[in-house]
Amino acid sequence: MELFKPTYAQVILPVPVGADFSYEVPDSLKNDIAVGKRVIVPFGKNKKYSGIVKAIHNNPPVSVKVKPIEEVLDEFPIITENNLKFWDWLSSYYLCHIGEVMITALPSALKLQSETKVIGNVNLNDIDTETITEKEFLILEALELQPELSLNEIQQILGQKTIFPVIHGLLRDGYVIIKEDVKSKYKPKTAAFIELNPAFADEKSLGELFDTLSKAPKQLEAIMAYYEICKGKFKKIRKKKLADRLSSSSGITGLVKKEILFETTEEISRLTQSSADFLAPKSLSEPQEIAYNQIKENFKENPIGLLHGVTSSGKTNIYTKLILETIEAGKQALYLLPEIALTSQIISRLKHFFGDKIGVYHSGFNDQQRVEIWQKVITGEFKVILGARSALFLPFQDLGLIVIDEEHDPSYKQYDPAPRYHARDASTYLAHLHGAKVLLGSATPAFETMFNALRGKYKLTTLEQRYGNLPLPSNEIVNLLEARNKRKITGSFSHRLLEGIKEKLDIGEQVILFQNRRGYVPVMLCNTCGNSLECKNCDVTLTYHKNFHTMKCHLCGYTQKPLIKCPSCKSDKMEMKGFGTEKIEEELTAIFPKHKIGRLDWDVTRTKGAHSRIIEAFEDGEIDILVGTQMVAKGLDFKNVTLIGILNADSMLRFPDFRAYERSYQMMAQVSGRAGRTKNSGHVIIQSYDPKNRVLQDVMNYDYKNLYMQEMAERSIFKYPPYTRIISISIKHKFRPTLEPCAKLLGIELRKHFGSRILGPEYPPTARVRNQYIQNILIKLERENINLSAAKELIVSTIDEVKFHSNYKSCRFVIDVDPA
DNA sequence: AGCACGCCGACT
DNA sequence: GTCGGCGTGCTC
Repeated sequence: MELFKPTYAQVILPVPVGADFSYEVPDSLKNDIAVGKRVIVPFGKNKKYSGIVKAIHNNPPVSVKVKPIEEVLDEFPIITENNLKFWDWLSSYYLCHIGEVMITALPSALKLQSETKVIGNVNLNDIDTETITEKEFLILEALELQPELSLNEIQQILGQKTIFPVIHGLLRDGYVIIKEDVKSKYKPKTAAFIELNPAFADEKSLGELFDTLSKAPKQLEAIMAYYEICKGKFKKIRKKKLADRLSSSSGITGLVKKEILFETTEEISRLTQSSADFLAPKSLSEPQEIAYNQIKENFKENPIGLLHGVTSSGKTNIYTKLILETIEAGKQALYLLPEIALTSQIISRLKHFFGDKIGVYHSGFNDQQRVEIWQKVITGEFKVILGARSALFLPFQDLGLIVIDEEHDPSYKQYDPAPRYHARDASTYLAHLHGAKVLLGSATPAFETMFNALRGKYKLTTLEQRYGNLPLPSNEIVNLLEARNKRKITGSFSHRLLEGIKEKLDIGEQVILFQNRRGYVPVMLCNTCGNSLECKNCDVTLTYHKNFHTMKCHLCGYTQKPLIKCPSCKSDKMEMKGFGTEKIEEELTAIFPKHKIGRLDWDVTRTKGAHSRIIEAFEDGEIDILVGTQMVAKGLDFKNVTLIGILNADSMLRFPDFRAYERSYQMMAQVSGRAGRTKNSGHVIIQSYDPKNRVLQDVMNYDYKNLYMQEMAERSIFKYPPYTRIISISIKHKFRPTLEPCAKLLGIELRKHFGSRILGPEYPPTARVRNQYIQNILIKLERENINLSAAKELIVSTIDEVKFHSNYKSCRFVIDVDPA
């Protein structure tokens, strides 16, 4: 049979326009070209891109003039058919161009383009000139003179057009790297450790050592302190711990110089887990076994399962077993985690299990590493991939299982560059392509997931028992109204909470206080006329920040000086109402003057490194009470924390915004779960103004799902489908500049109508972004002399008439209500 | 997205 | 006279 000789190819280019582009396949390349390989093609006036061949065929394209493909880059396809199908689906589901998907999906070393800059990565003298070609040498030589070269410049240096093979050779050998902004989000946390030289590690030589050090009092002091901390067992300890006991650290330095102590720098994890959790058992506990069997049973009926298990119930054990089973069946498995949870701890733990069969993939890796992983996935060498959301794009050969841990985490959703995909949702399609199973796991599932589970779209498995019978944290709710009447209140704290704090501090344990308001005071109210100070741009009250002595809008950032007189009635009885983290911190400092109070919120973590500095200080016990906003609940576990206070709890749940309500709910459940995670005892004190608020009670009892759903039903959420979705939006051409903002505005309008949320790829995630969009649209509409209500009318009237087209240019509006 | 083309006002 | 602002249209 004669080989198929295609004349034309559909090529995907990393550009945010159009769909794919047709190119002619010259005779010389007809044998090499194949779907999934990269090709070099001319695009535009004088640009070249490397694109991916999506299809090859013999049908001459109509009404476009085609240019020829210049080169085929790969010997073998670098992406699979399933990858391409997945890209296609993403671009249609999340309404973006397939080129944008390509940009997100491929590591940049795989998408060379003419603007790409190449940077030298080696000293010319270090290279064995025998092993490289003359052309490679020419480039490296040029890089000695000039820090970076563009691909065009390389073409000139070599005097030839086909330069990619040469660059590839250099990239492979690591002689050059492709320029990109390398920002490592995962700076491993390191610390200096001190250990005694084993040569001195017996009593006798230690005694001799003490004698010889008698003339060096600082050093003697240091070694004595070390001895004390170790209590006779000569182990590795944190240098900081040792230095804290000494008046100066010069003694340590001296001992290290004499090689009596060894100093090492080691990576330590931010996620300090209990040792019981760390030693993943080979066999599952009974409740885990039951859950595991149920999940397997459920998979027979439905490929998507939800594991709803309380904190510390050992969900990871179940994942591990399922993954093991998957790779034993010869398939690949993907384990997704939110970026923040991808710490060296979990990585090393899983590496321990899967050895060199596991690859880790996240945005913190440099390009070379990513390409390496890419290749090991396509060859099937990696059986398990542990990764953040971008790992969905890896070229899996035969995927058997996708695990999505902490399924509720908002970082699974990509917001800014398109495709604005949600890894949880996209994974179900990816799994469908491979015939794989999906397991979502969370202690506090997202509302939509819970909804899907209860309506049977996902199969639900619950795991209510903590591993090793670790008790759930006890909790109590303090009725502030009552406490106030009985005068059992100091500042913002009930006496019960203060007692609890004092108790813990006295035995050297730590406390976290969760107050979901930053600033000093969230509202300034006139006592005479009831007028509150609001932002002139937004519809929110201004928060008073004491350290800057300004009133600040938390939406748009507008600031003004605090007013002494009410702007409307000129009365001077302006009152501050409520409290934020700043005030809590201040009050605590007054109540516990001998203890160190730390604060963790957006305001104090703005400067670089402040976040980790505070966390470290808390970990090391330098801070006794940590006051914070949502940040304190994110991915952190502190061993010594045995009390968590949730302040102002009922107000957290009284949000008009549904999303915010859900988030608060999750926050509280997560924070309280944390209290009992590592120690055998943990306690939560909740301060609430609303004594009859049973929602609070039930959150703390982890009856999350029922109440949650009931609550939603009461709020008429179910009158409208929760999956109402804006799939595609664009507006007639003359409104082009307002396209995106109009879409957002429409989303907001619809939201008002439905009284529930409009989910969707294009829906701006935060109030801040939303506000920005509205600002933009108003400015633009004004400029174009269109009044707002007319614009809304236009938008809404267009909804009906336009249908979804694959050609986005002619597509105007589609609102899809509950696609399932 | 990039980039070219083209139309205007502000400078040597 | 030309430099550079950005509005508009195009890329197989």
